[in-house]
Amino acid sequence: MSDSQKFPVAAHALAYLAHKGAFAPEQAVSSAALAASMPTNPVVVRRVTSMLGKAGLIGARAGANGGAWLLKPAEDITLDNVLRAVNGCAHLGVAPPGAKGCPVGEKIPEAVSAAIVAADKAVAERLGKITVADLLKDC
Amino acid sequence: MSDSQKFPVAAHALAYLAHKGAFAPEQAVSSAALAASMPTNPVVVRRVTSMLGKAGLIGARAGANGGAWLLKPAEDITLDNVLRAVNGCAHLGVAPPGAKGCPVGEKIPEAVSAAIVAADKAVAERLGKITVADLLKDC
DNA sequence: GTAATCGTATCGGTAGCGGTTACATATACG
DNA sequence: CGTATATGTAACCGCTACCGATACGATTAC
Repeated sequence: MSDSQKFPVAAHALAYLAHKGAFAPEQAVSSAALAASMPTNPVVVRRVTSMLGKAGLIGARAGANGGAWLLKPAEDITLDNVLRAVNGCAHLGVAPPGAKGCPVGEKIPEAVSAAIVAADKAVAERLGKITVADLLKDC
Repeated sequence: MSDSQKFPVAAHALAYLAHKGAFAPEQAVSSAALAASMPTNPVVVRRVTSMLGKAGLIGARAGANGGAWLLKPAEDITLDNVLRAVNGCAHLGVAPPGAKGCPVGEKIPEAVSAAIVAADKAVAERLGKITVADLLKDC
């Protein structure tokens, strides 16, 4: 796995949808409009919104006046959900397997893995306290 | 930036040094021995131990019977120090700059950045509660 | 002096990402 | 019905970073 801008793009897109009041198909915002607000490419936005759609966070419709809209109030979308939706995590690496036959060499990787899992969990818990609505507070 | 195995390699190496009782030049462990315990390449290990050395966590000496040793008790080395030493972080991405002229498009990136910083901080705090000694507990 | 070891440079192969173009599908509107 | 608009996805390119390996000078023990 590699670094990615998916999470910030996703968070920005959701906040933008909330700001535009896009809560139904009639108020859908196009990927071109979302992309212009980053700014980035519309396809990059659609790659992310597609994942957010599969996670049940947004709806989308093709065709004229189509685009994406939020399926839940902004206060009900926490950023840990967003992170999971775009396959993100703390990306601290994967513990090496450890040498065979060495009891210590086999135990250490488990402990290192546990530490990485703990870090991932800490991220999820922290982001769970931030909602999309919070991103718009100072506007 | 990209994903990296530096953090798990560093944590494993430090735990292995602690287990081997390497606390002085006389008990130095070679990069070849550390690499064999992962397993990985000695050069990969030296790239990491070099960073740990610059961070003041370990000492190293060239020459016959050379290698690396811990400069502090294992209980005093927390994993957030290790993560910082190898240039790691939560790697959630960088907030896009936002569109010019749009007051909201300019505020959202700040909020997204703040969320990413909060997540990084959560990782550091969680890893700050885990020491190298903890990695050896069940051995 | 010899052997061992570190630190670093360099190269090759791999992988993922962002940006772009392209295209089939779907939808609104006249 | 036909046209314009927009999504979703695939394909391709250039870029970056990583890991592994080889190599080499510098350092150190014996």
